[in-house]
Amino acid sequence: MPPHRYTPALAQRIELAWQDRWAAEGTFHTPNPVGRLSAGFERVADRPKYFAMDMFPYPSGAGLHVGHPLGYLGTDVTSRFRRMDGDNVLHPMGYDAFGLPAEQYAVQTGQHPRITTEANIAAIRAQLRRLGVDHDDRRSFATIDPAYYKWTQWIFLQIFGSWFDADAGRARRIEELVAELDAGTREPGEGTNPYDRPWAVLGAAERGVVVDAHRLAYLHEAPVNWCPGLGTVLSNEEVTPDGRSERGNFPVFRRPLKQWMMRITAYADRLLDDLDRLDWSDSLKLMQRNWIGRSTGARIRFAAGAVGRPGGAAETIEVFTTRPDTLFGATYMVLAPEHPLVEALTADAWPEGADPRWTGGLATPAEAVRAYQRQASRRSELDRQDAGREKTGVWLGVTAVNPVDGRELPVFIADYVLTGYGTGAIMAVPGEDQRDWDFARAFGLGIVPTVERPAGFDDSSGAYTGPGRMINSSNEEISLDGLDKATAIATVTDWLVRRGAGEATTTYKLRDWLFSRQRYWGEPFPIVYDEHDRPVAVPESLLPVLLPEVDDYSPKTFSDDDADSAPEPPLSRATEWTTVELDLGDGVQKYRRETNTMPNWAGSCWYYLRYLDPGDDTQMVDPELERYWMGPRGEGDVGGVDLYVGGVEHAVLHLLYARFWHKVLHDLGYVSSEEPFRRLVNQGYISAYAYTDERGFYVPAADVEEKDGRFFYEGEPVNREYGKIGKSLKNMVTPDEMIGAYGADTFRVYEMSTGPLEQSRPWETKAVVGSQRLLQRIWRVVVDEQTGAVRASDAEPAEETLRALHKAIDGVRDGYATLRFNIAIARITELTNHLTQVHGADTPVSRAVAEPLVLLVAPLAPHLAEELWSRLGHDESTAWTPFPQADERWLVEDTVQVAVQVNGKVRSQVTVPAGADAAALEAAARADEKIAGYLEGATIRRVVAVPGRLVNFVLG
RNA sequence: GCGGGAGUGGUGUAACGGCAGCCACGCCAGACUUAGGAUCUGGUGCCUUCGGGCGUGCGGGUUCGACUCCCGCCUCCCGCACCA
Repeated sequence: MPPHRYTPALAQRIELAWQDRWAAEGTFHTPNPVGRLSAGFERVADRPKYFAMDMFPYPSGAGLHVGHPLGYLGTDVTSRFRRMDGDNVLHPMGYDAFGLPAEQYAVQTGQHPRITTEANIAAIRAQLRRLGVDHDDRRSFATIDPAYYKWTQWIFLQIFGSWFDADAGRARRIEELVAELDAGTREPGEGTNPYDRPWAVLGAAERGVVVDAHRLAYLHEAPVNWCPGLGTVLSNEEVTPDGRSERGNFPVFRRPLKQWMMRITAYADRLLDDLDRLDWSDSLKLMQRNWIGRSTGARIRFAAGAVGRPGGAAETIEVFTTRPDTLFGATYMVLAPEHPLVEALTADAWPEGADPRWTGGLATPAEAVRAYQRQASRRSELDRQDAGREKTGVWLGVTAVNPVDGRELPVFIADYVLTGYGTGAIMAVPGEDQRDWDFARAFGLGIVPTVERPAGFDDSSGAYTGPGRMINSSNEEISLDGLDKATAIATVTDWLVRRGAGEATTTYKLRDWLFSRQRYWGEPFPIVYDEHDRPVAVPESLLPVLLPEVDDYSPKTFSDDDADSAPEPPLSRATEWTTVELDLGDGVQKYRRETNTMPNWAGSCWYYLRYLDPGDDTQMVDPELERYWMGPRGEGDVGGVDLYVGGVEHAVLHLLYARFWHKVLHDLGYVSSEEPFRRLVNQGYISAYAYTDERGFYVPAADVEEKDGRFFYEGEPVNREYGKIGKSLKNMVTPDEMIGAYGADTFRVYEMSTGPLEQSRPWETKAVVGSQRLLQRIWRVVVDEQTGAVRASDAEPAEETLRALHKAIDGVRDGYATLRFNIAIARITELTNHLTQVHGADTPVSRAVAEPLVLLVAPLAPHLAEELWSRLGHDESTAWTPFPQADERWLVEDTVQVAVQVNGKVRSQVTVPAGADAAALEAAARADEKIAGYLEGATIRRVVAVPGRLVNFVLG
């Protein structure tokens, strides 16, 4: 072994030394334009800014595997490249540390969550440092730091202290609402005034209730997702489609509870519309669009209940439909089983001769309704799916009246109508809706077609949902017959408005965000309750409201399926803390603290802003810093982080919540940007093979041998499966192991070489050696393996070598710029292989080529590059050395080889001058012996000659 | 069911509508070695009668020319899923 070979041991020595030096010299300290972190800004003042960021890690106890750093390395390579290429780059890293897993881990280990969490953070920080990432460590923080969550609480107070002005389409301060209400220029918004009297005559306490109902953060008693197994309520986004908790997979039940909500629905339109202005993948935008779920249609009111219910008062059923044009085809109505009108509408007795299918076989409507409601509430979401699309329901014993033709429509409850969407009630049009058709079929209800069917359509086979002219749709006042869908919708909606029976409207699938959790390990709310139990903001001067120490921070959990249990926040046990005496302007009073805590999404909603100066204890973020790092880049630009990399699993959780908070902060004037993340990239996942033996047990993947496409462990055949990496799958490979075996640079190059950043890929330890060989060859270009001396010569490089160099520069730049690091590595490899081949052991590579090569590889293998750069005699870090520019002169060849095709098949190659025109190309091609053979005696129908590309003879 | 994405050598992948398979792993051969799981060099899509033929999931289309664009299928992955 030559004494100065680039071995793993040498790589590690080099890496540790450079990591120390970077830390000591503050190489990656990014200067702000103003404030405490502005030292050295003159150096970068004329540079454009570039803010690159990862979704910060959650410091769980499980440790990192080789899949975790992929995204971090992607932003690292990018930030290093952009810095070398002349940007002022901000690349920070922090830790998202409140939340369920940390709390559960702490409960398991019997340690306070702060202790385990901080230990985990230290471990991850050390691992990241060992990978050589260029984070500015002065800007790091964790969401559990009081100096951080002080501002999380402060933002909550801003949200609590504002309301959404629907006319202006933005949030405004609550004081402005009160002023307008007092001035009489505004009345309370819809659904905010329970008193049936105008604002002017309301008492102080009543006014308080009305104001609170406007707030963007508000207390609300409503059915929420209660998870007894976790002992906490959850947001819609945290519940899986089959009705279980995303964390822990426990059953979740709908239960009315009074909880904090955030009025994210007020922002539905902006969250939806502004997606068009973001540089995100289409699939991710689509996920958000689907989650917000905007649909336009009409609300229509049906009088109901008087018929078949002697002496009963009429009620009004309001439905939402996207197809008001089909109103004439409504033949019955359905309420969700939990609809508030169900009780009032239920008839005392079945009318004479009631269809037994409609009554559930029970003696009275009340019995049937109660039985069906019980059945519906018992059934979890999963059961509902298992039951397939078979429609069930019972009749209430009453009818409603179709406003358009006076026809009586029987009113049912059925679980295919959901409480949470639209108004929780529908008009059923079996002719044009498949679900209604299914129900009508099962219950023997009529079908009235209102859209003209194509010839041969069979109404007994299903609903018709295609296009067509309206039919069967007229009364004395209007006729939709013959109209197309859009015109019919406009016509009937207009008529409904004039009759006061409905109006055009928009609904969303998005629900308000359930914001409280019955957990210890989270941000306390900066809220206290007064003697009337009204929530009051804790004054800014008293922030942060510190999370108190308690003896028992474990949540009160229940048996998984104990749906009737009630949440009990751990903080309620901190009895000394829960009551507090404060002077909030009217003398010292006793207050009761809010004992819920915030969900773990709170801290990640705004952390990108805190990176700009985490040490600022006077404000959330300096507006000038926000403008510099996040501000719009011109008219119409949304601003935001320039590159945000993270997993796709946050498509509708973190990314929606953060956008919402950002828009509120924008409306209130705290940030100039309209969106937090201008460009978002979802990195792929790294998967691995796992192997099971005959009994189905996992065997160590590292010891499995392949023979002729089959796999063996200790001589016995095993099965291969492909998927996650994990300890229990016995296929865990850690970055530490790889760094120990090859060094961080090799690990970095390997991870980046296996595909574009967005691409998922398998891990293959045996392929890592290829990246090591590349780095060894680059090392040999600069360093003599026998003597350790620098080999580079001062000779002029050969023309051919210059062409190879500049072609590589061009390709490497493209690869870095487009996050296709595999391309950059392929071009670097080509250049290196070229140099290795042209220059044997005795002819050193020219410095004019070796130096750019070192700089090309610097973003990928920064330690190696620093070492070689320094040995080449440079004092400055590669990080602050300009990235090589390709010289056009060396990108164009003097002569080019072009393919010559005959009838589209390549038959020969000719070499022509680079500038040769079509005629010259054709002449050269005809002169070629092989081609001449093909052309002889043939009729040439056409000749296509593309300069620099090819010639194609089309023979007839 | 609806929506989105993807199908290229044994493997990961690459190709402004213009020579399919760059680069790497693996494999084969060789060099240097006491040795090789180190390093270096060469070869490696398939078939072949060595002329060539066939090849980018399948079938059509547009084009002088299609991995690339269009239409219809198939398969896989992801998201949503009784959303009125």
